[in-house]
Amino acid sequence: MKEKPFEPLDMDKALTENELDVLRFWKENYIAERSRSPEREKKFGFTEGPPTANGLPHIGHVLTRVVKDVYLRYKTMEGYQIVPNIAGWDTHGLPVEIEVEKELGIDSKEEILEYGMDKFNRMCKESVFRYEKEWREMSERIGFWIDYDNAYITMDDEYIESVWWSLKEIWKMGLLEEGHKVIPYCPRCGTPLSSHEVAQGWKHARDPSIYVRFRLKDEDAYLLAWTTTPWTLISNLLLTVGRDLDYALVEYQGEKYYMAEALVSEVFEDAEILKSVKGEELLGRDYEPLFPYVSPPGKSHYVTHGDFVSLEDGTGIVHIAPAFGEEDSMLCQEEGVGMVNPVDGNGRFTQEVTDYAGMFVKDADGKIMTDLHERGDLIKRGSIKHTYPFCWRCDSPLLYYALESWFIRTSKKKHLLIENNNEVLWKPEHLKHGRFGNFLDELKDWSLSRNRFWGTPLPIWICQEGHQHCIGSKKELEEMATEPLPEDFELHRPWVDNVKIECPECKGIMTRVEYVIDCWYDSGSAPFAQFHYPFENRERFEEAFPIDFITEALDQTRGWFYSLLAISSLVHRKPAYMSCLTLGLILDEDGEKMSKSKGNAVNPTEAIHELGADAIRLYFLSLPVWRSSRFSHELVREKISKTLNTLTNVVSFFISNANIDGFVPGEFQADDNLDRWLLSKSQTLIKDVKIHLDELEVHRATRAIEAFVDDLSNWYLRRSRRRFWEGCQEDKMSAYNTLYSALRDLTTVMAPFTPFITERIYQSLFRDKDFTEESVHLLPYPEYCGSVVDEELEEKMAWVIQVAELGRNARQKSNIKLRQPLSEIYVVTDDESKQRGIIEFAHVLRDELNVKELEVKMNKDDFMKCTVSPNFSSLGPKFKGDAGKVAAAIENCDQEYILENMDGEFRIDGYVLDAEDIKVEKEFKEGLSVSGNGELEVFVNTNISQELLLEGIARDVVRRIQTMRKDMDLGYTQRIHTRYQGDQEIIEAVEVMKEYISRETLSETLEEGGGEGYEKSWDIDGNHITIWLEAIGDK
RNA sequence: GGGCCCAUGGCUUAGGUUGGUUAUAGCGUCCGGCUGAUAACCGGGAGGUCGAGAGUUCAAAUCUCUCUGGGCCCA
Repeated sequence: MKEKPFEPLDMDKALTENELDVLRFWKENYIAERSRSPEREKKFGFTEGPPTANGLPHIGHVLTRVVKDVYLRYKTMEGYQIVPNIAGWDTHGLPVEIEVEKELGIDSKEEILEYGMDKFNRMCKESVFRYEKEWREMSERIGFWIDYDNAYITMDDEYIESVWWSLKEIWKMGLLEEGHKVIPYCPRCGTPLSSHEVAQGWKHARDPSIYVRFRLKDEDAYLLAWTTTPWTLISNLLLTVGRDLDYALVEYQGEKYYMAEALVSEVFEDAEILKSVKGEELLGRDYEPLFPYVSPPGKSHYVTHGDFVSLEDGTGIVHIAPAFGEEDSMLCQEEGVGMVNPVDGNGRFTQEVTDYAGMFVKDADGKIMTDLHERGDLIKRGSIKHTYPFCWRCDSPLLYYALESWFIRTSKKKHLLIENNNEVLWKPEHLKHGRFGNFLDELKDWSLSRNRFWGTPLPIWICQEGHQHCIGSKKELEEMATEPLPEDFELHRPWVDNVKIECPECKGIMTRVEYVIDCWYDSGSAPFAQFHYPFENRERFEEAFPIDFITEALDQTRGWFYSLLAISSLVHRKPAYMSCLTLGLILDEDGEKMSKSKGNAVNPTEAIHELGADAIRLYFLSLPVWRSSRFSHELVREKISKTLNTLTNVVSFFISNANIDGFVPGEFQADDNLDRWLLSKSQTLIKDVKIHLDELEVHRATRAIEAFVDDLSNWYLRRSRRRFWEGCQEDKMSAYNTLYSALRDLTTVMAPFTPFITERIYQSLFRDKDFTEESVHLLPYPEYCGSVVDEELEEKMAWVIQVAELGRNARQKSNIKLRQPLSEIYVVTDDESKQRGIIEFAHVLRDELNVKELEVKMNKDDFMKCTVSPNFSSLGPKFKGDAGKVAAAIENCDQEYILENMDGEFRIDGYVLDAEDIKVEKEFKEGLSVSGNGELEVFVNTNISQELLLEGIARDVVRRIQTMRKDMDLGYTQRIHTRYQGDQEIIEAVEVMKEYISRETLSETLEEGGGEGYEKSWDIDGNHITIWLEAIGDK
């Protein structure tokens, strides 16, 4: 009946080395590929949020990949086909251009044009995959199974074509149009930024805070205004006040100033208030321009009303420059004041601003302030710390700028986005209506165009008449082009720029607008563009859309999560994804954000190399993933010893014993309650893990697994150990089969979480035995089998475990080591079901607590004794001078007599007494040690008889011999000769317990007297013994 | 200025949606134990104003409000 033995786990090999073996095995046998084929009925839509491969992955990316992988593996095992199950790369955009600029040692658009746009873009294309190898290696090493060979790439012509298609759809709806708007603009990159790009770059900054005066034309007085952007004063056209606010005319150092009354003390230390006026009275009054350089045609430089004027800071008088603020621009439009913008695309003053021409505006602040000061117009100067937006890539301070830009009019479809968002399951939930929902409520138009080179070209052509046409496919472009496309044509600049098309309306020549688009639009198009939809794969797209599940880090809330929803809402009128699991940031071990500059960034490759993928996975998965979490090697190591090592030990225990016994798994009937308990727990585990995973509560699933491993090892196995090498054949087989079955369920349930160690266990234990599949990852996820579950049993066992804990505690209190057998243990509870459970498992508890008997009691009266003593506070008043004598009588009296008679009046030595005169105290009887937890109480009889003492010593001897066997490296079944010499008490114990000791230690002979072989001396509780062991057949 | 999140022993944390006995566990520490799973393991002790204050309630770590500190997002 002996079959192929189980292959032992190589315990000497490091976890990480084993993982490399597993990786090799997967690769050689195409396990990943096979797990995703063939075609299956049930589809699970998933899209990879594309990372950029021109930067190295960091530890946060490891988290993302781990969480994605758990779900993909889980769903695959559940019988779903992941569609499309491919990776993706985000390849366009400013970051790429900046990398290349750095390489070329240039940093302006002019220099790029000089270098050649075609050459520049070719370089971008090459640079995009600079770190692809590192990304793939990291992903592969952590066990992320996704198809990298067929990844979607946002710069591919087919991908771009799909993006174009969607843009045309939006254009046809009239939602893609050109406009002027004050938008955040990066002067270094020479491009406007979208709101979600700006969102990435808010920082604390220090800016000037200055008070500047403007001379009124009709009065010998000044208006005092406040600004943090001195350079915008050049373009000042208006001053605004609040119509209903209170202003004061103050005199300070011989000059008169108007400003908000409430703020006077903030600006001037000692100013005399001459009079108070309402803002109303200042309206319409003209003032002298501060600088002579720019002036629009028509009216300007007068006081007007602004709703936004507040008294929170400044002077209550706000300076207005139309080109540099959204409110400014709108106000000027309302007032009919013309636009002036003396700043060029690089953020430098133009020639007309003679004194500052060519200066970068922020750099000009200093000179402007100095000049104003010299003229006496700068009244006060300081600095202010506030948050200000910076370019998320190049870190330049952004300018607010009135610019021509192409917009997607998302604000017009706001309701649609909100409606679609309502259908999404967000985890954590608060994002839905909190951070993300708020963003949608205040939705702005999507500023789509970028004045850059490396990106998806905006497919809009314009003719001289101003007609527009949007191209939606490569074919359409070919058909409308005035000349055939060249052979090396691709959908990038400058190739696309060179194509002219004929205007459908006026037959004129149309030229493309020179913009590329925001690369967030690229990635937001992934749901359809990854399929080259609608040109190909229509069915594939439809079965995967809306996407069932996406998961990325919190920073994508207004990035990818937004662009996906915006595009799908406009183009498909549906949400792009049905559930969205948002992951927290990974912080260093001190809870600080990791950054390269701080040098606290964890290198993921090193971490995986050192700790192993499974340990890192388990660590990440056991935390609420949406919370920001700390990462350190120490924290991960806990997972290794706590769960992974424990599991390995259990498996290794199983294998070594199963091989000795030639165990062959088979049908079995679990009669033993401990076995039935473990089998029930296994099923409960399967149920819980599935529930938690489906609820996107990964950490709860992980913790259920960890708890199970602990139960399995520290309760089931500890309590069942002996059954594996003694006992009747039937019981032994029940234990083997139970453990085998539990390990099988655990291994498969755990496979998505820790794919490496489970694979290793599967190969040793189950492959070609219970299953024919080559890998655990090709198995179906275990089905929950409710009929095996016995909730009552699980509950009973929970009490039994409690009793065991209390029992150990009680023993410890009396300082009696566990190896010393004791006579009795009593469990007190008045709960009948608890009683039944404990009686059922009495044998387990007797063994665990090393006691001969276990009894269950309704109450603890049996363990209490009452002591009676005189109650002086009652005796005193009653007997006065005799009180002392009465007390003595009580103390000398038989206690039993008093206890029996104290219900009513009774006599002692002629004194009449009642209950009041006696103090009754209860205490535990001697020779007991007790421990309780409110629900259960456990009493241990601590009296040790001579017989028990000898048995205890015998167990000590056995333990010493076992240690020596181990020292000698003897096999489990190796038989030995044992001799011993020592103190009288030990010798006696060994003689009495000879049979027991021989059996436990496989000693063929056990005799007193010196011997040969391995010799060791021991001290057992102060008694000395020397032992010699000799392996039989060794000579 | 507005929004969202977070704060629990020395450290890392569970629980919080549904208020209810003595607040969960691990690490560290001290003590003890176990061992044919063994460079592991088990148990116990000490260690907590559950950030502060107020409120609701018979009862608050949990609900409400205010404040403090931290993080993220927005203007």
